[in-house]
Amino acid sequence: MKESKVPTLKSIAEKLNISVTTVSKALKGYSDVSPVTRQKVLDIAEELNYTPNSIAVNFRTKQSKTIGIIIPEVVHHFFSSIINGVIEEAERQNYFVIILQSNENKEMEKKQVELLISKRVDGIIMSLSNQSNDEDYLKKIIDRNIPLVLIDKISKLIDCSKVIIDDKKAAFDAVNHLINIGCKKIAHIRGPLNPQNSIDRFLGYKTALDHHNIPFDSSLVYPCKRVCYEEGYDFTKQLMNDHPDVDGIFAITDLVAVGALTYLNDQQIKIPNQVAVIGFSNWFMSSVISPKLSTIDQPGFKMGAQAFLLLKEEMESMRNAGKRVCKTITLNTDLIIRESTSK
Amino acid sequence: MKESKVPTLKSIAEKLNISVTTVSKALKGYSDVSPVTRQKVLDIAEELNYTPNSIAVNFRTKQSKTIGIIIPEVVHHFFSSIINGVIEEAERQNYFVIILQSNENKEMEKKQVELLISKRVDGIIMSLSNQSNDEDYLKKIIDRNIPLVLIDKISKLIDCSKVIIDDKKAAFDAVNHLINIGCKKIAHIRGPLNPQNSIDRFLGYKTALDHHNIPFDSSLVYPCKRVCYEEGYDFTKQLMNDHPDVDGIFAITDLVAVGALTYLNDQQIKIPNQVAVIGFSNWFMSSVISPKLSTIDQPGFKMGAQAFLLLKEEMESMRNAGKRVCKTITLNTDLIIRESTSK
DNA sequence: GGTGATTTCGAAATCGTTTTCGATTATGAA
DNA sequence: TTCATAATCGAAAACGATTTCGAAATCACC
Repeated sequence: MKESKVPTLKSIAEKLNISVTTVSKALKGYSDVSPVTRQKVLDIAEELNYTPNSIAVNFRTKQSKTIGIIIPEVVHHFFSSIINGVIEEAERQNYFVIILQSNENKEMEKKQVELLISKRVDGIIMSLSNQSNDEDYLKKIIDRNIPLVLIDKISKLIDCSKVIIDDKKAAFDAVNHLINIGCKKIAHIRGPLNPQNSIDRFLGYKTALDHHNIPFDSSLVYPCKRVCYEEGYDFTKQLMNDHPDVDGIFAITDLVAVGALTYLNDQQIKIPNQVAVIGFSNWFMSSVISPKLSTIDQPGFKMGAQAFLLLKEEMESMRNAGKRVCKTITLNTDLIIRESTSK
Repeated sequence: MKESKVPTLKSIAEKLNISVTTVSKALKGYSDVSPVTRQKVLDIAEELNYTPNSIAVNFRTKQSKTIGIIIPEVVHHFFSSIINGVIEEAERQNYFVIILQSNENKEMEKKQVELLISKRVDGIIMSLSNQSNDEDYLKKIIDRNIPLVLIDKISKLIDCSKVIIDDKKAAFDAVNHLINIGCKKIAHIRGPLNPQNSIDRFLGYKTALDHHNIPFDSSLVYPCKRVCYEEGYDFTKQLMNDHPDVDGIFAITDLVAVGALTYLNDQQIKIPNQVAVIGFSNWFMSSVISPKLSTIDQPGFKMGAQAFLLLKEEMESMRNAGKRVCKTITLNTDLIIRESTSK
């Protein structure tokens, strides 16, 4: 094995018989080093293929230049889109991103938070699990003065910056669209009772009904626990038994909507003529399923990018002013009309 | 703003009027510190909520305890499954994972490699872009003695550890299955010409034909460039024009197969009776599409987990023996039979 | 040539932890 | 008591880069 040592400032300094200080200054463009010396340093650095030891720089500057993001799961169209946005923007700003998963589990989420804290990341982006709300480990992030941005799955009880969509309005748009194409009896396969966006989408559903003077019927609302394909299928089955005259379904997310579509297809129930279906989130899947699924486009990538920018603002504010920004950014959603609601 | 300093070894030492050395030793369980002192140290550490500054530890031990993974894209069922496997196993072993994307672009991939090298990660896992083969930046990783594991999209020309599936055998199984259910004229919508697994799957296709004495017809092979849904749709259209009597399609990946299914559905072509279709990879989507898609299950999660374990072996071998392991692990695939090939 | 200003450089401290090695004290045996 | 041994602790160096501060050398100007 070769003794090819990794080059350091010292190696360069020794080769030129000058001090480490001067080498450092030359490389960083300080004004108190002569052009001649600077050039010699640059040449040797180039020759040795020198790159600063970023672990040492991190140590010295007390910044890890790394942020952490905790999400429920990676293998998920929306969350992976968020990750994509975060790491693209982070890379542009010279930050690395550590990804951790909570698996929708509160204990796991707590563990991940503590891991990130102990590893001294510069900031944290989180999308909460369905179980969590104002947990003490979230407050710990605040107490420790660690920059924090919540994204999409937020808690109203935690005082920090947030990147969200207007779930209530988006849900309103979806249900309003169903009503506009003639649906009279619309069911809602909703999410769990705890998460904020599940609540807001339910409220949007209700508001749209109100707006068109359609009486709200709680027996038309089915709450998912795991928010999965199977629940979409099973609840639709149950729904069609309970209310054979239902003519519209608004599902909390595309995955559930696809489950609904599958049941309706299996039963030869005409979509959208007998039952129209609209989902939420605009997963890739929804544009290749048959019939193609109408949905609400939720800009995951953009949300991720925004979240990083906001986190950076938080990090700078904390460093300079010692206090948080606590800004909430609300991004627009779009109603995507496809076959499942095109009568 | 409070002056709540982050506790260090020094804070503890000062509080107890002992040396930093002893505190460090007490916390690390050295034998040359008395039980009494140790307990006092542990108590104070507990009280101050001390956690070691891992940036300092990294600096001291010259290990970042962080690995990097470069993949073509995050928003992708298979690759996100790999990531999931890597980070789960890495977390168990106390490592962090940095994720970077090449976007199937060679220049980007090069940039990402250099970024990871300059940031001094302890090891790198890579799934190559379609453009890359034995690029010089890959050799640079080898030259710099950085542990490397290639996963799934590998290059035979780079000498390092690898985690793969037997693409040729898996493709053979898929096509063999088509033949067994009675297909006589089977088309292959293949991947680009460069990537190894695209080549191997093509070879598996050819071998299966040979094995059943079906003559190979190169006009039945359509090469994708971007390996996307649209190509699956368009090539199937072209295929059905060129060869109306084709009765089986083997697609390089589920995404392409779903494009094929959609075209066939649009044209009211019966699946699988007129044309049977099989994909590759077992994306979630393929089990909810109609008809449900037969495919080859590619164990992304397991591959990711294995890749990390192998990388760890590489890291230890490099540290201790100064040389690479260069082991190749081949994981099993499963033939998943669903509606699209159930005559 | 003398004075002050400017240019150019380097010594040294610092960040927090780990580890080596030596010093000191206590203990035990003779 | 004496000497050897064991038990316990701490000083100091090291990791690599950055930055402050002061020293030295050069220059400009009268």
